[in-house]
Amino acid sequence: MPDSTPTGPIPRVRFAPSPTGFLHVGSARTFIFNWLYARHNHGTMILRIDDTDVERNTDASVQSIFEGLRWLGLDWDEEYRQSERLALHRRQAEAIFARGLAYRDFTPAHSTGNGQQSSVQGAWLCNPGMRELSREESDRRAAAGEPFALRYRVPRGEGRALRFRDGVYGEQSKAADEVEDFALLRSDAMPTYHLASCVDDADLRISHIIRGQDHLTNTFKHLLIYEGLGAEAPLFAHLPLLVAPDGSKLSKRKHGPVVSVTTYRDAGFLPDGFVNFLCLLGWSPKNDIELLNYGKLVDAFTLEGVNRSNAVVNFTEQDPFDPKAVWLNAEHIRSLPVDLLSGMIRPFLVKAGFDPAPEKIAAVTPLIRERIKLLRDAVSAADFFFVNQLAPYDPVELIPKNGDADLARRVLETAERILTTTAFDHDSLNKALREAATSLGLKAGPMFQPIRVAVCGRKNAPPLFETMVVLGSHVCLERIRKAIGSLHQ
RNA sequence: GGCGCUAUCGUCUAGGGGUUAGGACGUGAGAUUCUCAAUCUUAAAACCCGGGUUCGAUUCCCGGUAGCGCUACCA
Repeated sequence: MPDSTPTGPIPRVRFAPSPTGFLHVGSARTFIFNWLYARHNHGTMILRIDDTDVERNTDASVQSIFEGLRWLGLDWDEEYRQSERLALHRRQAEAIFARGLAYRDFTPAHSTGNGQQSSVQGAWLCNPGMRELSREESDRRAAAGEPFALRYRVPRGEGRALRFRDGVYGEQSKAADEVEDFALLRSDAMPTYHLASCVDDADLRISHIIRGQDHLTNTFKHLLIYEGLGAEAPLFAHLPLLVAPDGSKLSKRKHGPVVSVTTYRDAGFLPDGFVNFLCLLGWSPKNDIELLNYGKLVDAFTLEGVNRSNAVVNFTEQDPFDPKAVWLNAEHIRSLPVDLLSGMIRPFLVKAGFDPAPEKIAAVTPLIRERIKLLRDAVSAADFFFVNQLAPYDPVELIPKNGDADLARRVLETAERILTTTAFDHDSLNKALREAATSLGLKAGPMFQPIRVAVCGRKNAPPLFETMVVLGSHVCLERIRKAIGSLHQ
């Protein structure tokens, strides 16, 4: 429910990924929280591709981000490319420089860190000499074509404290003396992340910046940039990070495909299940309700529900998916109408090499819906419905516990006889086969196992009668006769 | 090293000056069923350590420890 008493203008939030790889689960969660915040408060969701790092950006990555977001089914209202806004970034850097809040640093790139430097107990603050360069000398060297980076002149020696109130972490403050003179412009005149991000956020009138906690300490620099811009700072809310079971930050390089959104999609997660899972990592509706669809998430989402400690995504070498994610997905699968679910299962069957008619899938879906946790499980749960030839199985499987081959053969021969004369519907099959069990002196278990294995090629399968009805009498009889044959060998 | 943030079952979390510290996943046991699954019942499982404040701290404060983040002309 939207807040009944909005305290300010309509919120404008943004998701600003840098396209350096596939869409990461952590990024996806950041998008989702922004989206939820926007939708809950009837605000505006903005997608901004932060592609200023030309070295590392790829078009494939941009495509991956769009593809991932499209799969999640989340929309946005405005879209921007940071690379198209370079002129603005440079103009604003100039403005900050003109106000005396930045200076040119002619130190060659990558040379900080060695040699003498100005520091407070080991922390680098600025390159010696550069901050104090006179305007005349600075202009002269720049005019002579000497390359320089533009650095923010962080207020120093004034005992100034930088403060803001984080929407999640509360009051934050840091001494300006502890903040280094960070770069605004690189020596190739390209804006840094800090500059570009703040200039754009100010220009796009972003009201709330909801982003990963790894930016919490960067925020102090950003406050300074807003100040240099003469712009009012937005409200910040930082999100706890998603980490691996060993506590390390989820990374593409270290953890590979398990952190890619497409891995979840390809395994057969429903967008709803995946989103539900991600939301429960670092956020809670605080009412013990965990199964939430998009609508409920939008209603329930508030920044107050966001927690402050990192959340572990519980994956292993053997199993890339957090058991809770899998469980939630199974729950979402079960709550899906059959026609929708069967439409979603189809691509997985096709990919496995089957060519199933939609009606057939629709008939099979109710039989496997409670037996699959991921959509891809449909292949192994229902393959025998779609093959012409059952995969070879051990005839021993046909023999029920405490029985022998002779018993299995008698059961199957009885079944064969009955099936040729019985109407092929659930109730008729149920009645006839149970009567046959009684006359053979058997309980249901030993009676049905040989038939199930003959018809499905395995011991574990959906309920027998429904399965046989979907398979049809012809296929069932053929498979039973084949099973009888295998028992004679 | 400096600065910042964090700390409740294996994991995700609720809670909060006095509670049998709640829920969920997963795990064990049982029930039910034609198998499996689903479902139901049930069990084991946690307040990082130390000091303070207090009649009483898991909760508030301080210190320690640990983890994470930032400390780049990466984002």
